[in-house]
This record gives sequence, structure tokens and C-alpha cells, in this order.
Amino acid sequence: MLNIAGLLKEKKLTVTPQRVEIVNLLSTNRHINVDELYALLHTNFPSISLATVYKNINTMLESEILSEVQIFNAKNVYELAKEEHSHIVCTSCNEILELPIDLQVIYKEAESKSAYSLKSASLVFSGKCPRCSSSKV
Amino acid sequence: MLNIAGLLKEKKLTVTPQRVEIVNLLSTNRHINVDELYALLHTNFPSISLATVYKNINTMLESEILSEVQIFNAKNVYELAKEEHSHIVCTSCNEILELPIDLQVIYKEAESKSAYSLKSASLVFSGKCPRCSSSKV
DNA sequence: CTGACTGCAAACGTTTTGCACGGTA
DNA sequence: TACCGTGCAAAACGTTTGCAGTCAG
Repeated sequence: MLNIAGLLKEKKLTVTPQRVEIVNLLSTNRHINVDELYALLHTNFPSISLATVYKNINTMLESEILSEVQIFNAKNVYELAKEEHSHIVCTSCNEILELPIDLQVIYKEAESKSAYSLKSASLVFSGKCPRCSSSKV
Repeated sequence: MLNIAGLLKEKKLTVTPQRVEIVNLLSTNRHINVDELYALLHTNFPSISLATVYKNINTMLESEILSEVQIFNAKNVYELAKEEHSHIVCTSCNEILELPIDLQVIYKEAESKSAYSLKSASLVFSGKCPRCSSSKV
């Protein structure tokens, strides 16, 4: 069970019911975009504003409570922050899968080939999920 | 030397001076965004419209003459399409480097772990280029 | 009590669209 | 000539901002 208030305090953020609910929703719905989040929030906060959702997402991105995943040809989705990992997006149904892939070797290769000092990497695969692969196109 | 008209015809696109110039500019300026492209086009096409730039980029993306690179916290940039490759973006000066990295092993790992059938991958590193690393912050 | 957050409305930047005209094939 | 592309203006879209009122600490 996630201690959401504690998480927010740890990052020196004010604990508001809206923020708690955003984190709560993202803990059970990884990879949803702003509109989906907004729609879900309406259940408990009928008068919540989209601006509040954006402001809180941005605040929590800066505090690294959340992270953002950029999806090709779709709106960014959000997830609770955790160690670096890759994503696979189904081009048919847009389902997103997380994948713990060790990029150590690739990092090394990239650093030696580029002479850059690297901080982070974003690896997103596109493909078809098993369900969409098996169904006729 | 690039046969631009031939490239366009091959993809069954009408050859217009604007399209030729867009491809021409991208052949010497990889990784520029819409605004930069628009500004460069103004030299030879003082009355070109931004809508035309967008329409042509979209058309040529669909025909796979161009490809789009999504840059975190910055506008998308464009390049002439070629084999899959990775990118490194400098977080200080935004310079973009292309890197031919073999993702075969990673693809295999991702496929077996996910059961997805994968089509493509986007790998973008963030870091500091040698110039920005050496200069005082 | 003070500062931070919320909700509303308006503003903003980017991209797309509709349309009349002009160019390509 | 028939169709497609261009340029303009307006619309659409996603996100941010300013502000007055409210809530958290």
C-alpha cells in the first residue's frame, strides 16, 4: 500500500486531496494521458479543472514523483516514477507495456562512439501486442 | 548528389519547387524543426506559408521520405529517412548526434520478454556534448 | 495567519483546415 | 484539362497563465 501523503511531504509538496487522488489513480492506472486522468478525477472531484491537473502533473514531474512517456502520434502518458525502463507500444490498440531492459552495454557503446557524457535514455518500441497480432487485420 | 525530383516521383508525389527545396535543405541541415525550416525556405520562397511547410512535411513523412525525431522538451526535428539509428541530444546546446547502434540483441530480448512482435524502436539519449562538458556551467 | 493550491476564463503557441487561386503533369 | 499544391485566414487543439477565492500548515 502506497503512503501518498508521505510521498508528497517527502518532496516538500503541499498535500491536497486532488494531488493524493492523482497519485492514487496513477498507482492503479499506469500510462494514462491528461484527458483520461481528468475524466477519472471527475468521479471524486466533479468540479476539478483541467488547469489543476496540468499544474499538478508539472509540479510532480519536477519533484520526480511522476514521469512522462512520450508516445509517437499520441498524447503523452504519465506513470509513477521508478527506475529507468523501456516501453513497448502496440500500434493497434495503444496498450503500453513496461520492460526492464538493461541498457548498460548500449550506454557504454553510445558514450564511446559519441564522446558525450550520457545521463538518461528513452527507449520505446513499436509493435503489435499478442492480442492484436492474433486477430485478423 | 541527391536526385530529389526522382525521389519524389518514386513515391508518386507531385514535384513542386517547394518540396524540392525542403528535401534539399534537409539534406544539408539534418535535424531542424519546422520553424527553422520555414525560415530557411524564406530565402528562396519569400511568400511560402507555414501551412505549406506542415502539409509537405506530413506528406513526406507518410511517404517515408522524411522521418521525425521527437526531442524531449523541444520541438520535433526532421531528417531525410534512412536506416534506423539512435540519437543523442545535448541537454545544454540541443545539438543532436546520430549514432548507428545495433539493437538486434535488445530487440530479441524485448520480443521474448513481451511477446509483442516488434516493428521499430526509438532510442534517444540525453547527455552533454564534449563542448558543453568542458565549458564551465 | 500566510503562503500555496484551486477553479475559472482568457491567452498562448502550434498545427490543421477550408477555400480560392495557380501550377503540375 | 483535371488534379494536386500553394498561400491565406480562420479554426482547432493542447497547454499555460492571471486572478480571485479557498485551503493547508
